[in-house]
Amino acid sequence: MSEGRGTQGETLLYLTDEQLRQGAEAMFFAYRGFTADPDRILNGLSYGRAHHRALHFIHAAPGTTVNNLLTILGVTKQSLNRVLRTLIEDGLVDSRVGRADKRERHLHLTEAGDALEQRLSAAQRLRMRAAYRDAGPEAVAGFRRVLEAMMDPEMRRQYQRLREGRG
Amino acid sequence: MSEGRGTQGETLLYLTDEQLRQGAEAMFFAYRGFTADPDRILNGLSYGRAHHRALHFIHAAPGTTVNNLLTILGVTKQSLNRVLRTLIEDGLVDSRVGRADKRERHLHLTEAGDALEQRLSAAQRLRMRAAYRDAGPEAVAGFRRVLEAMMDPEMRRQYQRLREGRG
DNA sequence: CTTGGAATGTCAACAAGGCTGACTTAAAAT
DNA sequence: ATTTTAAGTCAGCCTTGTTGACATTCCAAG
Repeated sequence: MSEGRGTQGETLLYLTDEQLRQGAEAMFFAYRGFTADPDRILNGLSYGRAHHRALHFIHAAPGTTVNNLLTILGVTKQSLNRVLRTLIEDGLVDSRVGRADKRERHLHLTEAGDALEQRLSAAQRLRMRAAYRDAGPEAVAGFRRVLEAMMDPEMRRQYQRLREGRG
Repeated sequence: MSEGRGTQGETLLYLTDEQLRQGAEAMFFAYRGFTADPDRILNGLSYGRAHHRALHFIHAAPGTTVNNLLTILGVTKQSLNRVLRTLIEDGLVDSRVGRADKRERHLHLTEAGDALEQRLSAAQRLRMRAAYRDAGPEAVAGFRRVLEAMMDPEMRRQYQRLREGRG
């Protein structure tokens, strides 16, 4: 380690290619941990990560339309439909025809769907809570700030819209 | 919102289920951004994200064995082999029989492989650098701390081993 | 020297979850 | 009345993950 103590060397050290590569690796390894616990639960049932994501965002935005969910998840309607269909057939999600616009379907979790969503997110939160506790509030604030800055602008809007809907 | 100003209410606010759910969403949206730029490049070529990951870690740990790469990537040898084979056939990766142990294959990037790796990681770093700059050094430190805490212990060891190999 | 185990590679089959393209239905908007 | 939009469906394809079975090569231990 022979970094200069000069004005720029100090402030921009965190922007070197090496640091950025390490950040990328951290994202990769951390995301694996992030999904590991719910994945284990889903393995037993006949569901996958895509089902978890659908359940999560229907929980986060109850009554959301299919189109809205599509843009949040960033997949095609065919891809989402395959997942959604099984969730509806299995009685985890309720699809209600819109009152104002009858073309739309509004999605809600059933009691069973809510139960599974709780189970999955509880497993995920357990790890995140431990990580947050280990790192401390300051680190968590930074974590959130960097993640938000890393999103595509459109996704950042979606993310903020979801936050607003809850407080 | 009626959080108490008391000792616990203040310090543990960042550990509420709502905060953790938002953190999960931030991870989801940010990871999409994180992979978006290299994915766009790979789309043109006949490669996928798995090829990028292989190139990245062979770059990070030149001469690594197939087995080592397997545990880093966390996939089966069959899955990795399919990716690795095309990279070797296309002359991006060089597979050398081990000198000490001739069963092992040591993996290196060729000049062409290094060029593609550079191109992919440059695209990824561009976004990360912007995010790091926007968020600032303090936030980046927190970001890294939370990500590391979120990894599975075995992955954290892999991650730290890679860091040590560089400084 | 033979044999067991480890590292690698390969073949086959399968599943999840993305994708495109084409097409239908119903309802809203023009 | 026509066009556009939301949703759903069918068919087919790709990537990337999985198991299981099996061959090869080679080190190491008996």
